[in-house]
Amino acid sequence: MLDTSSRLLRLLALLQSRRFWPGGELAARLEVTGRTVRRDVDRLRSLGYPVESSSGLAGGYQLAAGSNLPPLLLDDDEALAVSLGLRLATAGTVAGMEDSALRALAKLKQVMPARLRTRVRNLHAAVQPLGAAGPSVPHERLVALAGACRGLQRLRFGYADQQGRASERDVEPHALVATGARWYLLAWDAVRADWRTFRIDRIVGTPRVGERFLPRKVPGGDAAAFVSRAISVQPYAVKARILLRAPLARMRERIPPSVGRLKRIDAQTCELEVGAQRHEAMAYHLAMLGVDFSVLEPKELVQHVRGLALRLSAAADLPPPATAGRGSRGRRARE
DNA sequence: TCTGCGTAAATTACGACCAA
DNA sequence: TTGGTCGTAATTTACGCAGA
Repeated sequence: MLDTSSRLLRLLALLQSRRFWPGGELAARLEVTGRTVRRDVDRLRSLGYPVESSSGLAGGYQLAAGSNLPPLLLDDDEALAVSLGLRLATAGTVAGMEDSALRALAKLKQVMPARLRTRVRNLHAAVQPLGAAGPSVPHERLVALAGACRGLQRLRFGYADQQGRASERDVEPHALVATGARWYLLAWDAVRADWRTFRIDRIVGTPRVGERFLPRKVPGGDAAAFVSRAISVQPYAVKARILLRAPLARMRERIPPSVGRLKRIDAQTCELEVGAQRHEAMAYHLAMLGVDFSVLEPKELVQHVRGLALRLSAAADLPPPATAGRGSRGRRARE
């Protein structure tokens, strides 16, 4: 069994890791009785930690917001993750966070153990952000959405879809997913009774937090995979399945999750599920992949790929234009 | 049949007390 | 310091009943 001090720190870490804990669950995690948990909660309160409790069927404990941020307890992996996240935030992916991220990163490095400093240094050397590729998102909005996801609290907000049509949404937020260029919110839409993926930069105004909800299981169990599919295939008029004659790892380097979903078939082939607005555009992009492929569906795409192949073949057989002057010939010779 | 109200049961936190 | 027991308080849920 842990000694009292260690158990208090462990209890504090548990309360920080999740918003709400039933007393019995805390007792099981700490391997003590509920009575001891209550004593430890009292100790935390006497030390100034605002631990709130509630009775009844849904009773339990939660760490409330105090006047100051309490000491956070991070294990090695969590400290690395925070460090990397702050490093990326300094690149301006989230609007208005650059200076704050730099200050926080400096504080974190100051208290970091030596063994972690080396790992962080290596990690930062390997990750060189180029800056925000997509629209920036106000960090206050990200913090509010993440808090609602963690606290299992409903959200209401205005939303503008791809065509700019405005609507009012009432959702049960599940997870935030970043694709590198954009942030997305995966949530259960209470009005439409279905899962929806929202681009966070399209949320209008400040989301309003509502009552708590019981968590649902994401289809497939993986929020990131669900969002990947939602943004890479579903929004497009043309959806296709392509058999790529190349190893999955090689294709993953070329096709990010926000572009298409890849699935391993065997060591030398994989399947791509992808979307586009027009068949012509998809045929062009498939040709640019630089690997052999077969269109599994739809049939219309097969016709467009065949047409593109004929045009490229004909172009290769055409004689070069006769209008090239001496100057251009000279430049070509030097190249 | 639906809605609102009152009541009982179940569940959980809390405090006091005692023993190891 | 910890675990166990007991009584109390608070809250939610289930159920029955009356009225529209």
